[in-house]
Amino acid sequence: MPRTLITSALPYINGIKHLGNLVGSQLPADVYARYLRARGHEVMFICATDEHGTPAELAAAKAGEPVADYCARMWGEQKALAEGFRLSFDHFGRSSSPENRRLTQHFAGRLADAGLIAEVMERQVYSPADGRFLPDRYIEGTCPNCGYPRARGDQCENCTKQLDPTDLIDPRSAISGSTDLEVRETKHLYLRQSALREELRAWIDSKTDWPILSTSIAHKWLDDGDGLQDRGITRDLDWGVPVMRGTEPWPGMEGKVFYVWFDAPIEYIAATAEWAHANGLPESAWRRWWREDEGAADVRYVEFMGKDNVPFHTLSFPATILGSGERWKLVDYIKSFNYLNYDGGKFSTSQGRGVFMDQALAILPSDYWRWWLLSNVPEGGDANFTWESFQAGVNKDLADVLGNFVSRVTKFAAARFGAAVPDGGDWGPLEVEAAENVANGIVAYQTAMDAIQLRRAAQELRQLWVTGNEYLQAAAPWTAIKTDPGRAATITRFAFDLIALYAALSEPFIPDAAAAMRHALGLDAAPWPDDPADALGRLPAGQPFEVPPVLFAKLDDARRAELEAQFAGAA
RNA sequence: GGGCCCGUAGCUCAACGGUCAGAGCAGAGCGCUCAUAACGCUUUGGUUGCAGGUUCGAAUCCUGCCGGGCCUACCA
Repeated sequence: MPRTLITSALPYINGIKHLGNLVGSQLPADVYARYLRARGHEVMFICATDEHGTPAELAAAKAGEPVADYCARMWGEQKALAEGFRLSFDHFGRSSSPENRRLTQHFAGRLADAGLIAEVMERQVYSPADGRFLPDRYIEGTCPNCGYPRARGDQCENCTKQLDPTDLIDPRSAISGSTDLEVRETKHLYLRQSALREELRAWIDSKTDWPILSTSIAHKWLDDGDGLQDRGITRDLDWGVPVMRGTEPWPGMEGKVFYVWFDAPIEYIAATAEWAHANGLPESAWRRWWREDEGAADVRYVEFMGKDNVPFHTLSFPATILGSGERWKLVDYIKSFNYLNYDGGKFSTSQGRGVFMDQALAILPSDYWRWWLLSNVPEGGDANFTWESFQAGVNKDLADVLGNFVSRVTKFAAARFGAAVPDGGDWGPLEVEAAENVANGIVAYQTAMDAIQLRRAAQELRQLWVTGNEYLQAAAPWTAIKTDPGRAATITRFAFDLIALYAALSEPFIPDAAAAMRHALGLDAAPWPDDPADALGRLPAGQPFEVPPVLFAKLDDARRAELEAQFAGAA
């Protein structure tokens, strides 16, 4: 049985994620995971919250909660929303878990043993009023270049000049506004990525099937300026994985934590360990997914992420794994996405602009969102959400094409043949032709899904739904019933076969509707058609069915206008 | 500043350097009446951002320009 490990980029802990976050990693990963499971793969689908770092501390402070409590609460909310969107994670972990703590410290110890960690004394800005070192972007002041008064310590937003915090005139803390800042010496660990440059390059160059979006970003970092730079992997914070060299203390690093970007990807591995522990399984149960010398040699590992995450997954995380000298699984394929915009502008967590996951579910069930987002997933370039586009996509594809097909078939059958799928005679030319179209459509759909071309796959799936309407129109059982009830029965049964097929094929995209279709036909399961040429004719005559409630209600113009108005305020 | 991506029909997007540049939506006409005023068929619509170049042949490759976007390592 083929085995596939799938990870979605970790959503950051500081709040409810918006649809742009959802469509950029978790949702496409879910479709792929569901598809592969249906195709008989053994799948491990992992996600988790990314909990460490300064923004988490600040968000907790703003909420008036201890950071650990805040993260626990937000993890619960994000997990509930993930379930609301039917994200089929095998485990939704936390980067603050004991498993991740141990593994992060383990990797750091291995890297140090391999001579890949440098200890560097740095000078950083400390704010006594805030009681913390300030990351560059949390220091504000007047730009020495253009005089802009709210320039950040890393860059001036106004003139885009790269800055050092000490360049700023009248610097102050962006957190408290305090101008009582001092520069202190502090020691940090650096991952010597530069020493792994050629090894990383060889590895990247072997990935000829990756999207340009993924490889070009990696090459840029490998070759820009002086080449791949060493990277600080520790911070002067309270909230994070304490710096340890494996299980041993790290002299001089007391009270410091690993940088969030060091421990976050390791959480992919740790979350799999969390999964094993939560299910009472032995260590080998998760290690067979991650250690090539412990059973993972046949695993294909696919990562999903937004384009902003690519450098860390093509360079930093692989550097950690390669540098460990242990045979941890490296990613085989990176599927990266562009951004989804909201009505021409950016979704913004800080400004509350756009539609957030909790709001979306309060408006319509998850399948509506899943379908629109996936059939418009930003694969080629950035995509744009508008209520008009959402309404058109949902009404046309889901209500008119698929939902109405199920409705017309089941209502006709119930009126003419009662509560069971009628027995029918042999297929005629129309059925043979429709079955051929369906077989070709399934192959096209599978080809797109295998390549993780999700927009293409959604198109092919929709075309399969259309095929049902085309067939019904040509066969016209409502006419046949008048002169040849047997023929009408054959047509009706064939149409039911199509519904059963749609229940199987549509499941990755719209799992709830797929379940509703199965239930209408009294089926516990709708197996994937392993042989596309033999996909139909498998539903037994006499199978009881029900006319299901409307699968997808339409979003009318009044409601759309209402939603546009409701969200215009936030825009 | 450096790097990358995008620009194709009114809209959203497709098209290994090779038959008349294709789909969906929107528009127009016809058909059907089982169905969520749904479905099906036909049809209108493009100097592929602009200007050059390479080639027997360019939406596709090269150069320049115009427009939009992203990244640039301490936001994650």
